[in-house]
Amino acid sequence: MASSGTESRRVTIHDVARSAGVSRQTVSRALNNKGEIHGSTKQRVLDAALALGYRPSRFARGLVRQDTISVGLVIPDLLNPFFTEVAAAALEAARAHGWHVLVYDTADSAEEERGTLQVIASQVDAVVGYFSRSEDEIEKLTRGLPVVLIDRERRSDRFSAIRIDGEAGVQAAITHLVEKGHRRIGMLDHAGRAEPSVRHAWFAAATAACGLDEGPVCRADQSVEGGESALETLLAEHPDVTAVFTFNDIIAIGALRAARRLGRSVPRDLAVIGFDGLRLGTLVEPPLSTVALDTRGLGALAVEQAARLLTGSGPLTPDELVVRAELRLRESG
Amino acid sequence: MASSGTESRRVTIHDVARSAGVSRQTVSRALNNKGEIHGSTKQRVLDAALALGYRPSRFARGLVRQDTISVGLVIPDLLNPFFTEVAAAALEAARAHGWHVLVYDTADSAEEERGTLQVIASQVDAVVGYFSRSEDEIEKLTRGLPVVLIDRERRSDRFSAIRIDGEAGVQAAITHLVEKGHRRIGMLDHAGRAEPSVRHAWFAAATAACGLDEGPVCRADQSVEGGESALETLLAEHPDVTAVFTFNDIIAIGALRAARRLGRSVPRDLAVIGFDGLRLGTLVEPPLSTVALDTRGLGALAVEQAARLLTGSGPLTPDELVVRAELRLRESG
DNA sequence: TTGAAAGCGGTACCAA
DNA sequence: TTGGTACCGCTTTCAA
Repeated sequence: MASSGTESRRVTIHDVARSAGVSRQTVSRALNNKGEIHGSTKQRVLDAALALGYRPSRFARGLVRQDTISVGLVIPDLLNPFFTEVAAAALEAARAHGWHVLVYDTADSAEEERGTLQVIASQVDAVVGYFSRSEDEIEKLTRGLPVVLIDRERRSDRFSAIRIDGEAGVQAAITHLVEKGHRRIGMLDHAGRAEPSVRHAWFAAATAACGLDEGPVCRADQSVEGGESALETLLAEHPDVTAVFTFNDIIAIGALRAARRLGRSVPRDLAVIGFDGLRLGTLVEPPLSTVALDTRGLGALAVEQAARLLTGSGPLTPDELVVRAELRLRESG
Repeated sequence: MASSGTESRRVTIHDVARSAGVSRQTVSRALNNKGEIHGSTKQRVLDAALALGYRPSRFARGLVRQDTISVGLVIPDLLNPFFTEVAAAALEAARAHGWHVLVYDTADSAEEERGTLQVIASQVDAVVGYFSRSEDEIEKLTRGLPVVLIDRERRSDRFSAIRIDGEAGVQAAITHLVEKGHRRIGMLDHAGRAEPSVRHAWFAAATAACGLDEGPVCRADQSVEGGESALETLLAEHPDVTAVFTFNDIIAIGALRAARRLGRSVPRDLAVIGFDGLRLGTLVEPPLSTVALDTRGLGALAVEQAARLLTGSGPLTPDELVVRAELRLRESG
């Protein structure tokens, strides 16, 4: 009996109209604060609506005045501070447009990503975010929705993609390390994909440009723990390494911790430079040097492109869809 | 000329139908993979839809099959790691229900909060989150929407509220400090509201229970910098303080930094215990002792209550809507 | 297998 | 100031 009593149908504008003894449009007027309605009538309608617990259907309303825009923001892991920053920036940019943002955390899982992509198409006007699946699949699942990919190499021009250009920043980082006297520089790359990351390519190019031998590379999970164990492995196999560049700041922070545990003083015995420019990097000891990205700019750019795609006003070109990274020296390297 | 060419009206199911030479319901069938349709017809429709760039209106669709549920998650500052954790937990819980989540960051501003509340009602089926405005105002703006308030004392029973009970945890923290020999324990409260926080009340009760004099209190902004300057002020005015309890972990981390700068070794010269139990606390040096909250449980509980409110299946009672905090000793105190 | 018609719950435009 | 009517874009029911 407990759950059967609440078997109530939705309260519609019609119910309110009947209850107040007026027509539907009068109810509409009362609720939307239009003029052209008698004060007492309005009050009566409002009372009826309240008594009935009436709430207008967002679908019906959206159908007739198609003004609200919603975008889907897809993030692999909201707890990763980098994505948190991007998400916050995107939220802010969307708010400036008056848009609503539906956030989906795919938990770094291709399966969740698929599920998200599947349901998202019917809920939003555009999609922005990080994806691991192929463009073909994304295309199939989003069916013509404007999509803005972040930090991905564009294989076709079906989608917009925000490219992260860290080449110069990484070069500056390596040059800096070399000037400090480092000759054996390793890298902690991320372990997500099969191939080495683009950041690794920048690293390799930079060391080569400095005339160094190719440094040793170790794969790390994208977590503090991942960074810790990766650094341990790297140093165990290559004790001569005096500096490391990491795929991102999270991994770098792990490296910092591992270094301390191993009794290596940073930056004296080991220099560490990360990538991303997280605020978090200023809180650790020593503060983390990093190749910093403008995460706010990134989020804003992604939303801006979505806006242009949506309005059909000349979208940004690939040349403009770039966020550059620059070396930010603190104390770790 | 550039922008005028794209003045296109929305492509509707009707356009597709005409283009494919079929009726609208046939288009619907083709797109929704219903049976009862000839293979070739289906293909023709699909082709036409693709060519026209057709995408079904989510409003029209939602109107007829009212199955998707969306909740609004309102957060004061997504970049504050505590709220990030709560948001991530809520997202996860919502996903388990198959719900969509619209996230709003009110930037700690009562004005933004008002704006959010205003637009949110027409977009979601329920609201969950942090609010600073009075229940009257929230009520007025949400008009009957189910609302779950987090970390707020309930003044009426118009809303559900998740209460955070840190009394025992704080008592344990203070007891621990006293056992360590501390006699003069200060607090860094937050500076947001006019009155002292509930956490301060717990602190005061705990020190009193331990037979201590009332410790000095200093207000701090909810940021690392806020914690830094607050600790400096506190120690300048009360140099005899040997331990501090803080409103939250962020402030505590600021205190840690300030202590280092002041040459006070933690925990030897100054013990610090925070509140929240952020993961971040494990990354700082020394790792932060804290009165920890189960943030995942918090997010899940909030969403669970929203679900019950929505389905009308017996909502959780105030007694059940509580998240308790417990002392988690690491190294800072 | 296909199409016609009737809504879903609102709002806008008109006439009363 | 009010109500009638049409219609937003889609899906469902029922008949052809």
